[in-house]
Amino acid sequence: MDTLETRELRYFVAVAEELHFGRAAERLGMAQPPLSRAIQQLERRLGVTLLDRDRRGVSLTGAGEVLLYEGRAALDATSAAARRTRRAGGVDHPDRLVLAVKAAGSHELVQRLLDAHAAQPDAAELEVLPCGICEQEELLRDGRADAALMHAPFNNLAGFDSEALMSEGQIAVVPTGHPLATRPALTLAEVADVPGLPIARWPRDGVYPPGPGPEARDLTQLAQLIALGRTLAVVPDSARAWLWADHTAVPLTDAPPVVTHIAWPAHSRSRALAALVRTATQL
Amino acid sequence: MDTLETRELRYFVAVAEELHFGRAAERLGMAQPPLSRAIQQLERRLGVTLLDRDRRGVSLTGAGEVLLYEGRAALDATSAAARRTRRAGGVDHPDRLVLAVKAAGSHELVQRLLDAHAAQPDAAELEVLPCGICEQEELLRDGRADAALMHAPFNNLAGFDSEALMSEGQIAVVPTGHPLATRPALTLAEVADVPGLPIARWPRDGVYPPGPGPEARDLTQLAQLIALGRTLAVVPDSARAWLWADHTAVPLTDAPPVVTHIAWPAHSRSRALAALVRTATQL
DNA sequence: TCGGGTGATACCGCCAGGGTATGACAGGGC
DNA sequence: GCCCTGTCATACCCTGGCGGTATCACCCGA
Repeated sequence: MDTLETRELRYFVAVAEELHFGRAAERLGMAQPPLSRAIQQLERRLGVTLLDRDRRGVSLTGAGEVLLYEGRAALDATSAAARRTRRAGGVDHPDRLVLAVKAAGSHELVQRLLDAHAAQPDAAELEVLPCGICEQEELLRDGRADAALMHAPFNNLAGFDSEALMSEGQIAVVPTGHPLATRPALTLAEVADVPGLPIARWPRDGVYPPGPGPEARDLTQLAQLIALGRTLAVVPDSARAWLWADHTAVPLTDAPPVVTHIAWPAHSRSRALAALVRTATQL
Repeated sequence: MDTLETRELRYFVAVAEELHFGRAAERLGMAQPPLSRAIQQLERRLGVTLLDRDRRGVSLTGAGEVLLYEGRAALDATSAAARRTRRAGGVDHPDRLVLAVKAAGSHELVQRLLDAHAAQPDAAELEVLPCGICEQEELLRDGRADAALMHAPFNNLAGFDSEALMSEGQIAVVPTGHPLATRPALTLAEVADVPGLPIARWPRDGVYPPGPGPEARDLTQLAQLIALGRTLAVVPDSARAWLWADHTAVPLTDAPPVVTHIAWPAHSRSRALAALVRTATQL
């Protein structure tokens, strides 16, 4: 049983994502024929059909979907190996940690963590890597970050080690001037089906959940959509920090609490990371 | 930043494990010079020294240890991708699950799980893969198994999704005829330092914990050591099933409970696996 | 019917990766 | 001190695999 080469996985993932040999080849910086041949060889070696080439396009078979998912994980693990090795032996301080923090997250908790960490006598250098709404998991998996602040249940903690740091309620952010903005408190049921004000959606595990609300890629988009009176958002209490003048926050009485965790790759054996986690849990 | 090739990782892991270029080359089925060159190229590309070649042997640098650990994880992920893809598209039934079960585990729970699973109307084919004392984690990681029964705190559940299935106390297994065998119950403190009867040790995460007791690789070795009066063992209550006539079980009043989990690779999206887990949790 | 677009095939050239032979160097036995 | 042994590095060659170009086969829509 011969093992898959990284190159083959890269090629297949590109084709599976593009569903088009020409575009995939372009993305890979190569010509289309060798790419076609490489995929055929891969299918032969695995003894499995990965792609259905009907007329009018390419589509994934069941096995192809499995390989897309597992192959991405393997490629992430491979680049994590390279990155972490480089960092471990780099000229810069080997005790250097990268903490991925959602740019929209609570500034206050991060500040307290940074201060407490810096106060440690033998603190490792700590770099903060701001990231998008649900990007932390990818950063941890492919080694660009050593730890991340995640927010259950929005982030998926499966596959990582983690410790809970704090818990908070949620609020509804509605356009100032909307009738709901005058209410002292709301329930999830009350904000679920407001005519003309559907709940905004943002990516979870890379895809947007279904629903009528508009899609927001980052916080600025979301804030603008709210200010324009197009949507309302359900967000953690600490999000009050970034509210605009055109936003009004209304507490939700029955929303599930949002738990902020510090998460890191499972089985990590770094002493510097262990120290950071200890500091975080003692905040 | 060019990506590492599977081949390079295989080569490095072989050298790092053997700490000897010649033996590693033999294991890889190749000659030593190209292996030396490949490792040099790898070090150049990473910009990091991985191995210290002093006279009289090769040793790992810090970066080398990181790459050994991360590289193994990446290789596991790669072979898992190949295995799961083959299985997903294989000629055999695609809805086929492999469950890793410690050969020394409770037969009764496994039997109940198998029966309940078989009773499901659309049950996937379920293969039981017996394995050694702490082998489940490796089997899950490299794709040879889809799920495993694990026993916290003996197995490390980090990096997997899991659900607890049952909890049980622990017993001390002592040679029949030993003074302790007459006691109705014992505490951990009482069995910790019995003169002439040290507690047996078995591998955890691949290495034996330190201690005076003899090392046991599998259950038969352990059972024999106890029967010979050379050691005592602290094991879950369900281990009564495999006791010999020369063994006596004594309940431990203060041992931490052993929790049996069903565990599976994080983020798995297989419907067949989800059904198995549901069945297991409803036992 | 023809042109555009897709993936597959044919064929070629190059170089990366592997093999063999040998070197450099340290340690141990006598 | 000498030589032998064991180890990894270097030098050199050669082959096969990978990628490139040109082209085909096929399906569509105009």
